[in-house]
Amino acid sequence: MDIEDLHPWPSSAEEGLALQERLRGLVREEPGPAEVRTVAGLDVSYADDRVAAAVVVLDAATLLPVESAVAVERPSFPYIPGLFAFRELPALLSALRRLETVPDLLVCDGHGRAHFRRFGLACHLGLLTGLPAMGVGKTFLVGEHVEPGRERGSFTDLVHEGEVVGRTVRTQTGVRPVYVSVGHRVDLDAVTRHVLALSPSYRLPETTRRADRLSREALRAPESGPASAPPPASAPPGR
DNA sequence: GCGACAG
DNA sequence: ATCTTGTCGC
Repeated sequence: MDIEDLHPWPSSAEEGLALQERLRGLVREEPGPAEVRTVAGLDVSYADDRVAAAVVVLDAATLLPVESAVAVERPSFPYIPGLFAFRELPALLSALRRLETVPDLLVCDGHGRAHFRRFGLACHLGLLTGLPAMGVGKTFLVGEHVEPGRERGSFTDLVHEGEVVGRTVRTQTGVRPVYVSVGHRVDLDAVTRHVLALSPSYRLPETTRRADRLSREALRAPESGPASAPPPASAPPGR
C-alpha cells in the first residue's frame, strides 16, 4: 500500500482547508536529527499541463550528489495560496518513491510552519513521509519581521499571530534573505544551521538549485533522460 | 469592505 | 511557476 492511500486527498479548496486543519496537530518540532549524512532537495517545474518533480540527494558533508529521481505528471490541483502543497505533493511523492536512498532530511522549496495554518508544504511532505523536513521559501508568505543584518549568517524571527513560525536568513552577504521554517521532526535552530551549511556560494541552498535544474531538464526531454536509450536513427539499421 | 497571499 | 532584453556589477 502506498503512503498516499493512507490519507484522503481533497477535491476542493474547502476539503483541502479541512484536511490541513486536521493534520496540523501531527507535526513534530524537535531538536533532531542527531546526524544528517544525506540531504534531499526537492523542486517542481511546470510546462503546459505537465508538472515535473525532482529530488536530488546530496552528501551533507561534501554537498556532492549521491542520487536523484524525477517524476512527470499532470497537475491535479490548482495553485491556491495556502493550499500549494496539494498541487505539488503527488509528483514529489512519486519522485521520492523512485529513490533508493532514504534521506536524513528533506529541504523543500516553499514554507513549513510559516504558513497561514502552520501547515505548509514542508510540514505536509514531512508528515506523509515520516522524514525530518524543512522549508526554504524564496519569497515572503506570512509573519512580521525586521530585516536581518546585511552579512551572511544574520537572521531574524518571523512572527505570525504572536508565534515564532520561522526565520528570515541572509545566506550570502548583500543578497535578499530566504524564509525558512520547520517542516517536521526538526527545530528552528537546526533549520537555520542547515540552510546556511547548504548555501556556501549562492542565495539558495545547493539542494534547491540542483533539484530546480533537474526538474527543468525533465520537462525539456519528455521521453528521454540521463539513463535512457539513444534516439532512433533517421534511417533504421538492417537490410 | 479592502488588502495580502509559497510555486 | 512562466512569459522575457537589456543591463548593472564583480
